[in-house]
Amino acid sequence: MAKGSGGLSIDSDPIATGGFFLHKPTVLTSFPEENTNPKWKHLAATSATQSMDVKATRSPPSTFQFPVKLINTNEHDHDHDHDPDSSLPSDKRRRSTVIDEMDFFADKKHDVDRMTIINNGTDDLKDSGSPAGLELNVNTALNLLTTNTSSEQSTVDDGVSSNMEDKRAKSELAVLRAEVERMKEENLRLKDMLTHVTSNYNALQMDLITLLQGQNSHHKDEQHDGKNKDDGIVPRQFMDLGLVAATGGGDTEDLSLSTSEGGRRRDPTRSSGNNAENNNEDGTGEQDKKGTDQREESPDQGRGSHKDARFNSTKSVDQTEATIRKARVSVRARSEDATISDGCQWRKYGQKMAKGNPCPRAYYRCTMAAGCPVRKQVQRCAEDRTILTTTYEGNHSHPLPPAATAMASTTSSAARMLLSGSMSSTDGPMNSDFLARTILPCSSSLATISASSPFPTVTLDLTQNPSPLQFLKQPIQFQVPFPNPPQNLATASAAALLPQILGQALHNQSKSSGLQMSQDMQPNRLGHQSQSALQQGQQNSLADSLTTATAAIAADPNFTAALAAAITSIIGGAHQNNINSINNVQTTTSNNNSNGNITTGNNNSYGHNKITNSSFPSD
DNA sequence: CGAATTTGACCTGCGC
DNA sequence: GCGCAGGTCAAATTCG
Repeated sequence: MAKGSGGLSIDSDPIATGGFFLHKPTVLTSFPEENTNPKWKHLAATSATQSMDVKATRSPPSTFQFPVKLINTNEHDHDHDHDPDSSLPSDKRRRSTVIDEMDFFADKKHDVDRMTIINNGTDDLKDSGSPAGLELNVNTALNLLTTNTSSEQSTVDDGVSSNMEDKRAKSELAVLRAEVERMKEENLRLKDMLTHVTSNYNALQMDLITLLQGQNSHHKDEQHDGKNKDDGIVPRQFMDLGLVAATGGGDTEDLSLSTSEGGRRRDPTRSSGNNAENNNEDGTGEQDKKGTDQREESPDQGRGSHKDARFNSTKSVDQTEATIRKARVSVRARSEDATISDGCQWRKYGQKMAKGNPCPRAYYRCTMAAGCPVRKQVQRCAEDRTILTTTYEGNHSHPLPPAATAMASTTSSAARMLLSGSMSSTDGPMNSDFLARTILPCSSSLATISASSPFPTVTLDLTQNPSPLQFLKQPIQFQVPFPNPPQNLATASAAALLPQILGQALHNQSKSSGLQMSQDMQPNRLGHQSQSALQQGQQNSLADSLTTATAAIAADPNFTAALAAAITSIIGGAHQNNINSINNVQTTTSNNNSNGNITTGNNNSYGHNKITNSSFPSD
C-alpha cells in the first residue's frame, strides 16, 4: 500500500481501522476512463467492489422521486404480454416505466406508453371511477380512444363496440382530456416554481455575497473598496469551496484567509504563517524555509489589518467578523475508514491526542493546490467509533472536481446558515435548535450548532437515519425542470438541486423566522427578496418537499457522497462556469442495483471526476 | 527516489 | 509564571 494513496497510515490508530462507509460505495461506472490519476482509478475500482457490500445491508432507492403522480404506468406492470421489456426482471421494467414517468414534461410520452397498454385499457376504464382512477388510467384512455394508428385501431376496434360503450368512452375521454390539460398546467406551474426557486436562491446567494463583501470591505481601506467595486463582487464564501474556486484566487483567497485562518484568535502566528504560505504562490516550500523567522515576523503582517479593523470597528461588526473567521463545518458520518469522501486530496500533517477522546485527532491539509488553506480534522467519536467527525475549515483556492464541490456545497450551505445566524444574533446566543432545523428542516437531529465549542461549528450529522428516509422508499417520482441544462434526467435534476435547495431552505427559513442577515442591509440588496416574497408560498411548498428529500439523501452517507458528487457536477456546470466545463452530464440511477449507487454517463471535459479521495486507503 | 505518513518537538492561547 | 490543550512543523520513516 502506498502511503501516497492516503492509506491507513495509522495502523494502530482507531481512526484507521480500515473499511469504508461514506465515500467508497459510490459507483460511477460510466465515467470515462480519462482519469490518469492511478489513485482515482484504483479507488473507482475499490468503490465498485465495496458497493457490493453496502448493497447487502442498505438499499436506498434507486431513484430520487417527487410526489407528483401524473402518470402511473406501473399499474400495467402486470401486463407482461404487452410489455416490450417483459423479458426483463420486474424491477428493470419498473425502472423503464419510471423513466417515462419522470419525464412528465415531455409532450409526446404517451406515444410510447400507448403501445404497451392498449389492450387492457377497457378494463381499466371500467374501474376508473375515482379521481385516482382517472390518474392511473389516463394513458390507457388516451391511448385507447385518441390514437389513430392503424395498429391500435386494429387492436381496439374489434367490431363489437356498442353505442353505450362509445358514449361512455367519449365521456371518459372528455374527462381525461380535461385532466391532461390540468396536468399540463400543473407541469408548467411546477416549472415556474422551480425556476423561481432556483433564481431566488441565486439572487439570495448574491445578496449574501454582496452583504458579506460590504461588511468585509468595511474593514478595508478605501483603496480596496474602489478596487472591489471596479472588479465586481468578490464573494466571501465560507467553506464554499467550489464557489470560491469559481471566483479564482486573488482577492477571494485573501478573503478566505481572513475568514478562516488569518483571524483565528487562538493561533495568530500559525495563521499568519499560513497567510504567508498562501499568499505566496510558491506554496509551502517558501514558508518552510523561513521557519521560525517567518512566524516571528508574521504576526504584524498577518494580523495588522484585522487588528486595525478591531480597533476601528463597532463591537457588533467585530463580533460578526470574529464569528465568520472561526466558523467551521463538521460532518458526522459512519465510516470505518480513516476519512470520508469529500473529493479532495488531503495530506496528513499531524495527529494529536485530544482530551476526552481516546481516539487521536488527525489533521489534514488540502494538497490539490499549493497553498490551499483548507484543512480538516478527522476524529472518531469516543462513544461510537464507527462515527467519524470531519471538521472543515477554510476555502479552497483552486478549482475542485465535482466530487469535491459536492461536499463543499453542502458544507457551504451549512456555513452560510451559521454565518447568517451568527450575524443576526450578535446580541444573544445562537438558537441552535432553530439553526438545526434550518439547515435540515425535516430533522433537527441532523444538524446542530455547537455554541460551546471554541469556534462556531455547524455539525451535519449523517449518522442517523431520519424519518424522511422513509420518504425515499416510496415509489414516487421526481422531475424538476432545471433552468439550466442538463435538465432532462430526473435524478440529475433532483440531485443538482440538493445544495441549492438546501441553501434556499436556509434562506427561506431564516427569513420567515426573522433571522435576517443584517439590519443594515441595503434596500437594493433586498430587491430579489422582495420579489421572491411574492412567491414565497409556492416556493416554500416545493422547497420543503425538496429539502425533505435532500435531508433524506444527506442522511444516507453512501448515497450522499455518490449522488452529491454527480449532482454538484451539474451545478458546477450550470453555475460555476469557471470551475468546470461540464457538458452533457447524465446522471441516472443505476438500473442494476438498488443500493443507491449512481451510474453516470459523463461526457464532460472533467474526465477524472470519479468520486475519490487521496486519503482513501489503498488497502 | 519521490511522495506521503509518522511522530516527537515546538508554539500559542488560555485558565489558574 | 506555569501547566494544559490544541494545533503545527519537520525530520525520520515507510513504501511502491
